[in-house]
Parts: sequence; structure tokens; C-alpha cells
Amino acid sequence: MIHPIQVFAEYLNLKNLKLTKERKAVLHEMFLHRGHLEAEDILHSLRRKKKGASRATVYRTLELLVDSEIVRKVDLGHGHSHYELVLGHAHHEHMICLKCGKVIEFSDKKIERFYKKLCEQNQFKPTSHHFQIFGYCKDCK
Amino acid sequence: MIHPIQVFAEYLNLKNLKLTKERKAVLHEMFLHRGHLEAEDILHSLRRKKKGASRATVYRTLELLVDSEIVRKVDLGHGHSHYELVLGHAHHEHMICLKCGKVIEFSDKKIERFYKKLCEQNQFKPTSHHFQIFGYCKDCK
DNA sequence: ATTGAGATTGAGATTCAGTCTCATTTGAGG
DNA sequence: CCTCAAATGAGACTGAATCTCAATCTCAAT
Repeated sequence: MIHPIQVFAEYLNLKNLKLTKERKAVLHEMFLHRGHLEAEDILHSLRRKKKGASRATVYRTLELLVDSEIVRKVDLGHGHSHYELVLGHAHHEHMICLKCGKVIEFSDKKIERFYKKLCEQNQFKPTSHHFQIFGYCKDCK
Repeated sequence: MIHPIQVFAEYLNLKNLKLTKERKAVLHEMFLHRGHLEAEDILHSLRRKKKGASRATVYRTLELLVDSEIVRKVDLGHGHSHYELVLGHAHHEHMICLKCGKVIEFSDKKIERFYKKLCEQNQFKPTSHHFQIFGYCKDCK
């Protein structure tokens, strides 16, 4: 088991940045609510617990978490970003229900292989990828 | 060859909506500049030609074009939407260079097959899907 | 040709996510 | 204790997208 907080501490250290209580709190929040959080969710959740961090700090910390590859920024088609903890989780893609908003995660080795081959063919150096399927889940169709 | 304007006219007719000069102009603009346009591009392009439509009308028309499946709304990771003409074009995915912004289109039957199978397995009724790869193109890596 | 219902439009106000500014505070190292 | 870079929060700001609403247009029925 990898501890995100340790990875984050190391990353910050490397960049001469500090592991402040605000940064810890944001990461902790990501860790608690796995799933797909909005920046605003984190902000409000922290406020409720009186462990507030300002909006600016939440966004700034999320950027650091994305850069350190602890968190992934994903587009679920809502016109704003969602964030999910990825450290220690296998890469996966998303199926998003347009009615109830449910998100089904899936992954497949074939896609991974295919996508790598494709990048080679185009001499493209990938840093991230995302496959989204929009539609209606079995309860909503 | 399918004429987008005819498809659009039919769609509008079905919904008791009208094919106005503003709507024609927006579709025409999409048709001219294939590629990936932003709403703002269309707005400015029309203004330059004195065939102006207001911002609101451009957005409203794009929504209709998306709904009629003449145009696709895509996220290229810029924090706002891009639109591309799809009527008469094969479905494709995008590889986006994070440095120069170049967009490489690609498509593959395997992905299509895979994705359909996956939806069946999850009893998910897909309406659209999108596979994006972010990274650096051969000139920028 | 006139009317009226409903569709359409544009200007500008509004919303909302996200970023930026800057004065103040924090904290690690000497 | 001092210094200085890093960090923070409040609030201003930006830019995309949506909404409001009064004025205008369209067209079918008279």
C-alpha cells in the first residue's frame, strides 16, 4: 500500500515546497471520498469541518496533486473539472449516464495496447489519455 | 454527398423551428472551416463578414446543430468547447499536442467494436463517445 | 391584407468555474 | 531572533456560456 501523503511530501520536498495543513487537508479529502470530486465539493467539505482552505488554495493544491500524479483531472462532460485519486489505482475510463449522472468505471488491456501502438505510429509522446462514453445506464434508458 | 443544410432544414421542420439566415450562416461557417471551431471563432468570423449573429444566437444554433447530429461538441482540454462538423465524416478521435496545440485525428475499427461490446456488457445505451490522447507531437517532444 | 400565436433575435445582465493580485502570515535554516 | 522564500485568504477579475426580456419576424388562418 502506497501512502499518498508520503508521495506528496516527497514531491513537495523536491520542489522546495511545504506540506502545510491546508495541503494535507485537501489530499485527505480526496482520499476520503474516493470517487469524482469537484473542487467546490472539497472546498465545502473542508469548510464544514472547520478545516477550511480558501478557494485559491484548494485549486492551487489540486494543481500540485495533478502534477505529482497523485490525482487525475477528468472531464465528465459537466463543463467543469472533476478530480479523482489515482495513486495506487489502475487506470480506468468512464461511462457517464446523462440522466442520473452515474459514472461507471471500466478498463481494458486492449485499449491500453492499442493506444500505445497508435502513439508510436504517430511519433506522439502521450502524457495522459481518457476514453469517455456518454449515454444512458440500465436504470435510465 | 449529404447536404448539411438539408438535414438541418428537415430537423428544424420536424421541431417546428425555422431555418433563419442566422442559423444558415452559423452552419455555413462550420462547413467552411471544417476543423475544430470555437463558438467565439464563429462569432468573429460572421462579424467580419457583416453577416453577424449575436453571441446568444451562435450558441443557440450550435446547440441545435449538435442535437441534430450535424455537429459534434468536443473537449480538447482547453477548458471550453470546440465544435466540428461530423455529418458525412467518419467518427474519429483526437490526439492533442500540449505544446503547439496541433490536433491529430485518428480512428480505428477495433475501438469501435470494443466500445460497443462494453456497452452491451453494462447494459449501457451510448449516445456518444470520445477518446482523447494528450501529449507531445513529433515536432514538440 | 390583417391578425395572432409562437418562434427568433440581440443587447446586455448574469452565472459560474477558475485564476490572479497583493497584503499579510508562516515556517525552516542560519 | 532574523531573514526570506513560500503560502495563504479575501476579494477582484476573467472568459465561457446562459439567461432575460422587449422588440421583431414568420406563417397559417382568416
